[in-house]
Amino acid sequence: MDKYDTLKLENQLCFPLYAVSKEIIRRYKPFLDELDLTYTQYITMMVIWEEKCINVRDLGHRLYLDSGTLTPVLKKLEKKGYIARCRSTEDERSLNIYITEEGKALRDQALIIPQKMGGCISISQADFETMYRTLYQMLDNFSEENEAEA
Amino acid sequence: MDKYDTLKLENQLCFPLYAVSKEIIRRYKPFLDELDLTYTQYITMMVIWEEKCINVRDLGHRLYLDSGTLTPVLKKLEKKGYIARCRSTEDERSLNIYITEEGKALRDQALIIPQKMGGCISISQADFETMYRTLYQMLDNFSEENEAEA
DNA sequence: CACAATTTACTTGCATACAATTTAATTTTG
DNA sequence: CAAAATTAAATTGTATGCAAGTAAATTGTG
Repeated sequence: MDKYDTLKLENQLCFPLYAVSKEIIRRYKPFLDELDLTYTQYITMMVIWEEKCINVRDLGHRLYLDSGTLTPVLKKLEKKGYIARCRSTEDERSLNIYITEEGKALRDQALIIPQKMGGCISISQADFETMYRTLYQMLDNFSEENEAEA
Repeated sequence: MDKYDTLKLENQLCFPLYAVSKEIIRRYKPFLDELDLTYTQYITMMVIWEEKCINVRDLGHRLYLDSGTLTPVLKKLEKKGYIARCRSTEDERSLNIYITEEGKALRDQALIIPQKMGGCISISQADFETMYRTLYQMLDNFSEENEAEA
């Protein structure tokens, strides 16, 4: 028992979270490359595919990203033709994101991604579900904290 | 049941991993700021505190980071006086990292970090242990895959 | 209504991450 | 042993992320 035990990498929870998350994203890359998407662009499209129309603020809340990160990502997705960016008529501060026809077509091509990734994460269904629950529990707590401080 | 269900953000495991990892790192920031360390510099120091002497390659394996990321981080830590960077005499390709006296002193100051972070992650001991086990299981599988392809 | 406070997205600056390439040193092979 | 292959770290280029600050629009208040 060492006074420095709490400073050992192996006693942290954050480090394996950080490492696993990066390793999984790295395994997405070859599949995402075929669609010319980055991981951030991919999860951004996931929300836009579901929502039809969403503004930058709400998108940021869903993705835990701020406008400093999203603005350049959204401009790239617009350039590729998958989304349209239009100021809201009711509130000019707000920027609405819409899916385009090309964006809808991309969704069908993207179906292959989760399919191919399936084999990459060797984890049992039970472990998946347990971890999923704990992770979202943590995210919910973080969201509450963020609400509280605002 | 929708044909696009597999493309929903809420059905991914990677996304909450990625989001939780970032949120925790964000909560480290105010405490790390007091030591003028970033999260990457912090976990790098964690390994160096434990090892006394380690080369960039082994450090990279421990942290799941490559030299492209580590080289600038190590140069900054050297500039701050916490580490020394010396080419190995046995193998000039290899760069050895040593802790300095200032680096050792920093370790004592850093003891406050895990202490303060304790309250930030609201998760039961049981959930912690379960998640920890699953995460390292996944990391082990990734390491094996990386060995195999090499 | 006028002004202050707030909100939204954008911009800027800094620090990662990682793939791909380069350079130098070492090991393997014919 | 000499050339080829391999290895280690550094460099280059691209894409995040986030904090802090800015500008424009909207809301709240006296």
